[in-house]
Amino acid sequence: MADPGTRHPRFERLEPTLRQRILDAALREFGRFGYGAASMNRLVEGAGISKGALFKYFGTKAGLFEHVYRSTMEEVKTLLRSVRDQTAGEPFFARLERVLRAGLEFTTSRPLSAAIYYRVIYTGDAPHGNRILAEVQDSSRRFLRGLVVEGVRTGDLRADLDPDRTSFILQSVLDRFLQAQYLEFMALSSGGPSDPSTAPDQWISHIVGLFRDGLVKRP
Amino acid sequence: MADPGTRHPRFERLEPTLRQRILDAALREFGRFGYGAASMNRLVEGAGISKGALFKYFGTKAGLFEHVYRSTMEEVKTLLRSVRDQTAGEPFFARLERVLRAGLEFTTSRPLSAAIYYRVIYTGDAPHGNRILAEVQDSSRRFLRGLVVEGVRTGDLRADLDPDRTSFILQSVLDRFLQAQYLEFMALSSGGPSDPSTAPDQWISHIVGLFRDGLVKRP
Amino acid sequence: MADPGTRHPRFERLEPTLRQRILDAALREFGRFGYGAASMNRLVEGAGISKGALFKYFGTKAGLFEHVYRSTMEEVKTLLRSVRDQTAGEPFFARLERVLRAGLEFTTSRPLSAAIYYRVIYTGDAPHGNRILAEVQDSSRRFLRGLVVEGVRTGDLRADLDPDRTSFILQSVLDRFLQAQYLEFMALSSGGPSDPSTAPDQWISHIVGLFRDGLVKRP
Amino acid sequence: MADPGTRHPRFERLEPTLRQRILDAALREFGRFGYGAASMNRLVEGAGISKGALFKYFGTKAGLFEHVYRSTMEEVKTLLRSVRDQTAGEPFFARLERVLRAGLEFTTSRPLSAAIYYRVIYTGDAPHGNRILAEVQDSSRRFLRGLVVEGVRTGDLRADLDPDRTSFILQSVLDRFLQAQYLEFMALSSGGPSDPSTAPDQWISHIVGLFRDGLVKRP
DNA sequence: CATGAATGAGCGTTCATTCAT
DNA sequence: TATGAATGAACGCTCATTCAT
Repeated sequence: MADPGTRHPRFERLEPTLRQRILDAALREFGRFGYGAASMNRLVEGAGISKGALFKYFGTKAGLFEHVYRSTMEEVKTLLRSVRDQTAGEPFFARLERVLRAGLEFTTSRPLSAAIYYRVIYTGDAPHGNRILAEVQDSSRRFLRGLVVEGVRTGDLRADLDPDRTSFILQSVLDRFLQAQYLEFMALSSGGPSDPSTAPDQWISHIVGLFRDGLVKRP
Repeated sequence: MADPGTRHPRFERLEPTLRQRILDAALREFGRFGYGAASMNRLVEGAGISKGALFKYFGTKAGLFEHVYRSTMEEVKTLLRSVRDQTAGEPFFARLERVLRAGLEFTTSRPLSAAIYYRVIYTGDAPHGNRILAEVQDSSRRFLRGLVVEGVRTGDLRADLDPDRTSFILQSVLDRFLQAQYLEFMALSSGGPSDPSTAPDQWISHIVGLFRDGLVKRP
Repeated sequence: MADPGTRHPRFERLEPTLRQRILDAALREFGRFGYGAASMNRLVEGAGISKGALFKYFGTKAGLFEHVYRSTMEEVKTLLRSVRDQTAGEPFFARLERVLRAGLEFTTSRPLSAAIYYRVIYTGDAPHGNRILAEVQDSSRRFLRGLVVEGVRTGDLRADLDPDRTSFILQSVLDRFLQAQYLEFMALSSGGPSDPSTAPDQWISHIVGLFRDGLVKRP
Repeated sequence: MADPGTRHPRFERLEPTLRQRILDAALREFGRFGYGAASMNRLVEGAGISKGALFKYFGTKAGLFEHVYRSTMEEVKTLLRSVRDQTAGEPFFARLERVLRAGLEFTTSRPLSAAIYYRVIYTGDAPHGNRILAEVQDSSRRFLRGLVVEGVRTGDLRADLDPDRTSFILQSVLDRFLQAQYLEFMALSSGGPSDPSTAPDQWISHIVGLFRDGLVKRP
């Protein structure tokens, strides 16, 4: 769990405002174009620094990308950890709802980070794609798996659930729901009334309800 | 929804074998590298045609891409239509299982088409990203929505389900499950025992079961 | 003894005048700056072609350099071969004189080729430096060695000469003498009266005489 | 001939150990890569000083290079002077042999200096190439010329020798022989049994013998 | 004085696109 | 109609040099 900051001392030594400006520009560039099609030229122009400086800080395009995506992963992990700790002892479905709400707040308040996160999650468009992809996916999946195991233990959930498969399914919906939020922010969504970025709170209730009770009609 | 063929009359006039060779090369290039990082030079070399010809047929890189992804979408639509027709009258969960199986077969037999499809779905890495993205998403979602509405009508499903939200949730899991298959094909997956590309048939049963019954423990 | 031309078919297909213009520009650039410090930008400007074209022809800077130096080596080899054939049967020192004269004419008439040749000979400043260096050096050295062996056989030379060492020594002086000519052409020489570019004919006689009789005073 | 030290007073004022560290790093960089391809960034890192300091001392890359090659030339001159003084009164061929041996020892013990020296000698890969080239060449040539004149005076050598041309020829072989040593050190030589870096002592005898007696067979 | 962060021109190379043949 | 040679802007990256601290 290396602190991403310590690997680029020159960058760390900059003033926080400048540092943030650079990170935002990188986030925006990678978020908009993905890793391969992102342009370092465009990026430095957006950040208002010289090309030489950026390469001094991060060495290579891949180095910068790694830094950015690791920062984002740390953010996500920190968020999930705090949700887990704050909801310890609560029933499973309350916790699930909290996770959805926290994710929603993350995509809303840090849309550029969300963009990076979903790009990587869904395409592996990154240097060393598979390693990164697995790292990113595993992190939130393990978290959800933990919640499921705990839910089975406390009797909230059916005992015959496979935690691996269940967590995968939960993760699918969680990620897709949050992706819809960030697509809306990026002006990439259709934005119609059946889009999850419309009335997201009701969406959350519905999602939780569906997972609780299933689809089938009962007598 | 315009027939993709009619937009490029010069291309349509070619012999089918040559046409297919070009489409395959394009599929391979865009599937491997995504839209932004794909190279027309490499593509042309792989297809064994001249650069001039390709641009005559499709005008621009974006034009070619649009054609390719529309072809893929047509494939997907055709597949879904055939599943719908073949399962008409069957219970909802049987139909859902058939959809999953058909998708699985599609990603296995046409992995390059799947690559295009999932790239677009998840990243909008395409020219005019938002329009394309919406089109692609809407197609399979409308299909699932139709299944849900039918399921409610026949009494297989709870009457209080919101078809829009339910179809969104189903689509999330369906797409993510199939993406995992193609990631495995692209050697981008971790491939561990908790990966959906391991024993996919059992995954399908599990997914269907979970949607049917929900997560909650019942007395 | 591969024909250097056949490796770059696109280049070979150009009009001879354009081809020569490109080769001259490359010769000039590499001759003036060596391989490492030569600039492809400057080169294309000098040649009056686009950058893309040059890379289409030769693939890489190294590819262009290899072509240029191989052309030069072929020129040198052809020259030496023709001298050998035309002087077959003549006494050793007459042949040596002819070699010097032929070299002199080469550096005078094709100074850019000479520049490449001497750069490579003396510094190995080339891609795959040692391989190229050895190739270039060996070619003319083997030639001189052949002359020595023949001279010993015919009784023109002392029987106790080591052909390897003798040819090395002859080559040293030959190359240095010719280098002085090309340095003069490149305006790099001091040009004083003791410079071999002044009255080169008399220099040739002197060199031959010295090798014939040695330095020592005899009674 | 200006003392190279006095041109860079800031540098001269440093402690000798630091000064030497800087010179060694510069020697290493220029020796390995030549002037054009040498990197001040790499150099500074190797020397362990700041970039600003280096430019304060020497102004420009060219300035530093000039200083370094002048130091090397001074080394060479000092070496030759000491050989001349130590062998005063000895016969010409004994002195020539001593020169060869001293040169051999120089290239072996100070290969980086030798690299600088031979690069400049053979290619003019230096700023203000022609001036530097002439200076370097003239120095050792004048020395050999002095030996020849003395040899003629003492009757060791033929009276009809032209000292200019003779010294040029001797210098050609001397330089080329020593270059072969440094190429071997730089791993640029073929290293075969006919290479002068193999059994250099026997090569020296052979060279001296050849110059003494010439090539011609005598009755 | 000494530092090392900042600069932006320049590097070799590839790109999508055009157009004379 | 089909070709593939030509283009020059843009790519990721390194350079020698400057200058605020």
